[in-house]
Amino acid sequence: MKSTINDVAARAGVSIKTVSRVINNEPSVRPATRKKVMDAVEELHYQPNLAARNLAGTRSYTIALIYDNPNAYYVIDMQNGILEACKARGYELLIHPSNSKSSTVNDELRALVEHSKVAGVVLTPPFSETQSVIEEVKKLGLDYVRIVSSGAAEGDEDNCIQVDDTAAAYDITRHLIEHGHKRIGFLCGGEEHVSTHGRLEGYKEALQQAGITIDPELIVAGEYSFDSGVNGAKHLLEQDNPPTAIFASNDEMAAGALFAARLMHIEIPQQLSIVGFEDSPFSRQTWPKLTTAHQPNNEIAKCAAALVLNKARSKSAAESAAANKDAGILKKFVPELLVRDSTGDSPN
Amino acid sequence: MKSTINDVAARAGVSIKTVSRVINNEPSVRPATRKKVMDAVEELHYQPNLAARNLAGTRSYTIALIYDNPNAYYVIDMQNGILEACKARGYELLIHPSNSKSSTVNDELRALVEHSKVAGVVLTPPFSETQSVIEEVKKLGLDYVRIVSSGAAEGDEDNCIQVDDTAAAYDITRHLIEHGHKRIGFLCGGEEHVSTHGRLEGYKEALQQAGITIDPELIVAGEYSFDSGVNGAKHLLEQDNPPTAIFASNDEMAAGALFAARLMHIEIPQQLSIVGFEDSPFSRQTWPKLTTAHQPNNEIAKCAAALVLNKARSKSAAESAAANKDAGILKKFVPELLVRDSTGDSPN
DNA sequence: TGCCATATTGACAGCGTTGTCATTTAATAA
DNA sequence: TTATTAAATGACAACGCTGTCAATATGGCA
Repeated sequence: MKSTINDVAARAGVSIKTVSRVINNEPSVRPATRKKVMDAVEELHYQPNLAARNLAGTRSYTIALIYDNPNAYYVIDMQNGILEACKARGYELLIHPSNSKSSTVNDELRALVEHSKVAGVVLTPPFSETQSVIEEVKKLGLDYVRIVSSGAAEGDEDNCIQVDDTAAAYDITRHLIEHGHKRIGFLCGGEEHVSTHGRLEGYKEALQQAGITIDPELIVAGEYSFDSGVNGAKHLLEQDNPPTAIFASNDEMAAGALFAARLMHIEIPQQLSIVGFEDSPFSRQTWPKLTTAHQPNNEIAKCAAALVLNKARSKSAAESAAANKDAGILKKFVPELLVRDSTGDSPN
Repeated sequence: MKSTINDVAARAGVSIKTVSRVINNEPSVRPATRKKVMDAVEELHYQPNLAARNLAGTRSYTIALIYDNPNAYYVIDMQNGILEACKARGYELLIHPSNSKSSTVNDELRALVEHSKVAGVVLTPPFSETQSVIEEVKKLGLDYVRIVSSGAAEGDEDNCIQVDDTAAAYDITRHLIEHGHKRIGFLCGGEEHVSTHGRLEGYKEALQQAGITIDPELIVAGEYSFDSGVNGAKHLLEQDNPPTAIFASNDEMAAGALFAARLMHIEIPQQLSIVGFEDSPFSRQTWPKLTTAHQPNNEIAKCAAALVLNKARSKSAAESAAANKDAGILKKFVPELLVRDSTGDSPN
């Protein structure tokens, strides 16, 4: 039933090494030979055995996705995007949720390499933005791609997929300003995420450019969770001079803000506008539907995976750069404003 | 840095085969020897190489989770639960999202076995309840566990983790009846899920037992999605004699119903009670928070994984049954009623 | 035609385990 | 004791592939 490289070699009348060359796209195989082998592969439905490859080769055929788990939708999008890329190239994906607070990530990373022989990793925030993690990954000689907020790419652009939070946050804030809002509250995400700072930055820029003074009272700490959205919004709305709009750092917090508003019998968007960020499915499942910024997580994941895979299978940096160009991999994304029903004109 | 079985053997002064015996918990090793080996393992931080194990052994050390992807929270819960069990025993998890409509699952299953040498699979609905899939899995000689709605366990109880949807749905309906509701709408989930029928069953039982006639007008088809919740609820609420309560087959549909109610300016729970099912995180993130039935997905996943793992590592059925007993694996779960803010007394 | 350089192919040794089977050791019976 | 048997251990060949390096074609050129 299941055929091995030996079967293919026999059928094609060549040595197993030649078959190996063909399936790995190595040079120095005559076109005629290559064809013979490919035909045999086809006929036998041959698929290289991953365990054997991993064991024999220096490079491995599995990559890992490292993530903390704040948002199920985000994680699923990432997984699916990466899985697609992996499947296309015969790689395997190991998912590795970890806790960013208890910092055993480095040990886990090491175990991943030694134990499972992982070729590369895709790092998502906040790990992708944590210096010690990045260093460990480098030390382990792992190919990696970091999905980061633009600010965190530093001199490591080659290994980053950037999301321009600042630009997107600017657009969102602009949208509110254009609707006459002058007092706009801002609910921060977790401190450890660079995106938090990037989004705040965009918010401030838009305000400044519109000549609106930034009121620190309107900026409240939080951590990308529903509950922190509830609390943050309450805090804002109980002020003497409450904002007419709230910019929540992600959809989950926005849903929390919505919840708080409802508790206080505030009408959305008539009395208060609320915006989120990310366009996660449940921004469409609130009432009213959330105005947000669409972050194409699935696309981002696919690019990230393609990037590591290119690195992993190329010998030189130049070679992988060339492969990237061919594949049309995008390395910078700007989430796009998506106006739905939770925003409207300022009541004042 | 990374140590192999040879290093351990050398250190312990035994042959590699003996080390193998110890790490695989095989019999016929003298306690003293076992200890020597274990110490060496400890000291060298030895971890068996998975690729080698998979290649050499008849049994493999990776299991797969097969799922369709309706609900991100559900999937993540499953993954994490299984991952925990896997980690504890040195197994690896391969996630495999698939599409239940396009029925290539069987081919994918076969590929999984041949290509990656998967030892066992955890099947979630609807795959776990699809006859052809189950047969293929059996034919492939795979160890498997099916997470199913009680009705679907048939004569295969040994390989099933059952969720008693009927009992839970009964409780939920009872709760509504106790609040004076007599006209209770029911939003069905997808036809292909056995849970849909189980939940409907429980609803009917409770009604009948309370002497309330079942009105087919109040039962509407759907498919476990937000949108179908919106549409189903609209359909119910636009009737001449609309229900005073709606039982949605899952939280997502309940959120949809909430959305529809809001559109129609209906107050929850004053004018209408709404219940969901599953207790997914966002049943806590709606306003008002949803009354629902708590389904311990993470726990269920852990049990499921423990079950396959026991099967995979045991030679005989008896042996694995014994292991199960030891581990205290639960094989039947009844989701528990969780009363929150979306239900109240009937307005009539 | 003959020779050299280069392109193509193959033989063979691992990779780190487990499985099989032979060997040694301990335990029991005589 | 010694013979007999069972338990404990080890030697060695797989597993299916890749890497290394040697062997063989092939083509170009004198």
